[in-house]
Amino acid sequence: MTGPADGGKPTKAEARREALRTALVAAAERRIAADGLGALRARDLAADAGCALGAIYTAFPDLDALILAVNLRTLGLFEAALGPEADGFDAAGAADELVRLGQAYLAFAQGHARRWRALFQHQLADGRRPPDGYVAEQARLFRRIEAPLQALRPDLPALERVLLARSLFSATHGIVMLGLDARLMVLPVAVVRDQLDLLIRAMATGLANADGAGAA
Amino acid sequence: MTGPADGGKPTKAEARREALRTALVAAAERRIAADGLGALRARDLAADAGCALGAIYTAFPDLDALILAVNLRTLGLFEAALGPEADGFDAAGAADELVRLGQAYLAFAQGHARRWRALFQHQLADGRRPPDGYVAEQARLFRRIEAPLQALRPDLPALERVLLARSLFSATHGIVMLGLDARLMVLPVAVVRDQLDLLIRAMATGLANADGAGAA
DNA sequence: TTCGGTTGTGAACGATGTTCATAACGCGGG
DNA sequence: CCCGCGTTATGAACATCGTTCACAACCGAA
Repeated sequence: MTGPADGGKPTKAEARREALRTALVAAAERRIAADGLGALRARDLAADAGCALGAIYTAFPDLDALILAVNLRTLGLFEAALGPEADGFDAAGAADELVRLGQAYLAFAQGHARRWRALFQHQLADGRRPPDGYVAEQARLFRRIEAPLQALRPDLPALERVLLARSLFSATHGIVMLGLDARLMVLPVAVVRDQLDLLIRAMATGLANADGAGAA
Repeated sequence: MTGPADGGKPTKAEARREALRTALVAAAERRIAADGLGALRARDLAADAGCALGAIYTAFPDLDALILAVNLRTLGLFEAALGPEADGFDAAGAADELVRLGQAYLAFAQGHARRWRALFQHQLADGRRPPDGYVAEQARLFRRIEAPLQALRPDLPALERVLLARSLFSATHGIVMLGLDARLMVLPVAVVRDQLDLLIRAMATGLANADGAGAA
């Protein structure tokens, strides 16, 4: 298969493939941003990227891998939109930071609606697990939540803090996703923003008040 | 198109079509429960229901309509799983009821994983809006949340209570959905159950504490 | 029984992701 | 400069979808 060292390929061919990869990813991003993930067609991509239909499969094993590459870039875009990681919160500032993160998530979801939707619309084939960079990016994003959470509840063990960060993200994600979902009534963004603010603050105060009180 | 009154069709043909509809819905339910929405094939359905391929389109305009029929039944199944609607909560009982509803949602999602996933995996074509029974069922389910919410915060205007009920559902949905999602790490159900309990209670106490305090 | 309209049938159609025989290419040695 | 061969790109062909439609079977009334 691949040469043991780097063999006879003087990176000339590999450079071409890499260029084709980025061209295809760029084309796929444009298509998804314009018409959504469901409108992605192999033949359109080939035309946009100026390559033959079969050439796609010299750059990616299948379209799923190409979509994963686009989604990875979307995750990176979101991380960049979050700005540099802040630090050192008091309990009140921690709640504010959680709200800020949630609002940033909403803003990103609304500003890049189709790309963001593609993140969850895309189902990876049955046994496959997401590529490494994917879960690494997820972990990086979850850590953004863990920081204010630690300020809010310094008593929590690390494992529970990790789980709670993920659940806070999940709750936020649910509010954003279903708030913008056409299956339910689509809510005005200002309404979703207020709901997010209200519920994230409620969770923050509720969590702070649960400090030790609920322990058996 | 359709006769002005009911014309010459003595419900004989319509009865056949209705029987075919239920047979197709049953077949689709079995397929979805067994292999997931993505494995649904028109030809398989025709074989399972014992009809010709084209006959599907005499009973439903397209497969989307058939899937919507299955999803509507799934929503009904969930409502039945919730049991009769309770009533009359004090503030403490209201939080318990919210937790109970959330846990019921988790249990249903886990017990009917593929059917439940089909509810959200299915994307309705661009301009189409869900059929009437669909939104009616949604409203019925959201009312289950509004009841304890009114006990928790009697001061809230009706509109805000409706919005908050929807957001509470959305947050719960997010925790359940991402807790069972293969894109992230799949969490043990017991963990999701604990997270749900923790965060729903946090939201309940947080909302109760926000009573009038945050008003400008 | 015979005839008119209605309904079921499944081959055919267009679209789609993926593959593969073939052609074009690039490069090192004569 | 040119030839020969391994490598790579090409797009027609393939398998598989949802959906349609010309046609045949059917059914009830005359």
